[in-house]
Amino acid sequence: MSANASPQGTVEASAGDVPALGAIPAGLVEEGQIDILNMAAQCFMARGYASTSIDDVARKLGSTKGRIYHFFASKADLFFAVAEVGMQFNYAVVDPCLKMEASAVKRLSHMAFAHCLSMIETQAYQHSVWQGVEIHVRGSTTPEQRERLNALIDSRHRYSELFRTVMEEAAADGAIGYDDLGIARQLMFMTLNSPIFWYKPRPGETAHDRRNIARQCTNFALAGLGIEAGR
Amino acid sequence: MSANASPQGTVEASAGDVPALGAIPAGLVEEGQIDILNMAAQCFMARGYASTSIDDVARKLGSTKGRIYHFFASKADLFFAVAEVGMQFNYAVVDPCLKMEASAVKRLSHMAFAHCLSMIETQAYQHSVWQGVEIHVRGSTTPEQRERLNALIDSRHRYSELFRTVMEEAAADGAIGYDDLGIARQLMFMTLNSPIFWYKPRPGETAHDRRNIARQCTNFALAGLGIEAGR
DNA sequence: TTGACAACATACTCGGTAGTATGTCTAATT
DNA sequence: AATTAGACATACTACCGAGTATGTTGTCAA
Repeated sequence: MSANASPQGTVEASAGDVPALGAIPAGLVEEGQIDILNMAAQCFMARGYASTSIDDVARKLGSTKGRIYHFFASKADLFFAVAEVGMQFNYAVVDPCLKMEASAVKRLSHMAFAHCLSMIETQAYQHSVWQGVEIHVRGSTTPEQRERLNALIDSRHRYSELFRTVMEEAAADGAIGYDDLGIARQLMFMTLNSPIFWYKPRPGETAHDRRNIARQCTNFALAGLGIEAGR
Repeated sequence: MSANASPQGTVEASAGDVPALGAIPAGLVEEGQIDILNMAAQCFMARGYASTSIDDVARKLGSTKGRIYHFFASKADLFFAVAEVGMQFNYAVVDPCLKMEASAVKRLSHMAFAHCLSMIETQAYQHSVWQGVEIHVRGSTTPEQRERLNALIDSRHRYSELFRTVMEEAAADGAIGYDDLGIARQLMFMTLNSPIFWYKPRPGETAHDRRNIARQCTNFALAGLGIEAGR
């Protein structure tokens, strides 16, 4: 709503330069909401949407429900805010790869890597996105919030389409080979998304370590699509 | 408990010969429980464990809570029963592959295919297994049921170890190549498990169609591990 | 200095759901 | 024929958690 000018402006991330936790794209959320979103994402990841109570989130914040309901109309509202921010992260890192001047395979590789790294660096948010798409949010009987859910799924779908386009280009170049495009894309995404579930930050971990993990996932996915260990 | 003799005895499935829904391994469950388990699995998959009420399951059964609580002590008890049956399915189809007289890669291929097909054919059960391992079942504050959860996770872990052994053999043969074994196994499993989430039976679908899907997943996973389209 | 409003905290309501207690009906047993 | 027990249905309780209503405190403008 308010044209709030943030210090870092629009996130200008090149592939791999992922926004850190807490650096949420400008203009999307008010200042006081960031902590809430972070903690909510953590809780949703740890226990799932349904079994996370607002009081749980409040406890993690060291405050009470009042603070949360001051900013968010409902539990579902809070959840969708988290998920939408998660999708913003993804678009922010993948978009630059789309505009690269390079072959389709090369662009696809960069997109895959950027996406995967985003899964790692914004894990909690992405876990919420997943839950949202997996529709465990059923029970949002409110028509207004079903609209919100559809919007999220749609956002996710359009995002997925970005990859489809490039995959088809790459296939036309003869660079990759698959049987069924739909299945191939599902498998690629599952591979790239998988850190959402099994990634756990190690004590002395560096950004380089995370990039290494993302690289392995990307290589696996591309190999699955029939590409040599490209880079 | 009771040594109940079932018509088909122990499930003797060769790779790909997956038990159909409703054909639950003998001796595990009483007759009257099968429908309950099937419907519970359906509900847990559709809405998730937490947001599925016992009344939901009962409604799907066309009966009431009484029937469910007659057989299962609690909601968590019902859930674990579903998940454990799911794991039984997996062990039943993968075990024969382990004992095959063939190279490690070949055995791995068969295991992967059998596992993936099991994900498809017993999807609802596997979805519950997933949720159990993903610990959305937190809230099982009962110590007795935390024991049950640990047992499930342990079962899943031992199952995963079956694959690790063969993967290491295959790597020793120089047949596959990966960077980090742990990550490679995670990626392979995610690929093979993925039908749990996106598979949806088509109207006129045949067993052959399902095997075809499983084959694509398996090929993707094996290619990801650095194997040519084996089999 | 005094409204006024944002940013919370506190205290309450109310519906949904897990679990229980009890009733009913049928089939097998003796 | 009477008894028992399994397989449910019905009716109820107790609690938890989402949402609300209202109070409190600090800050800033006029």
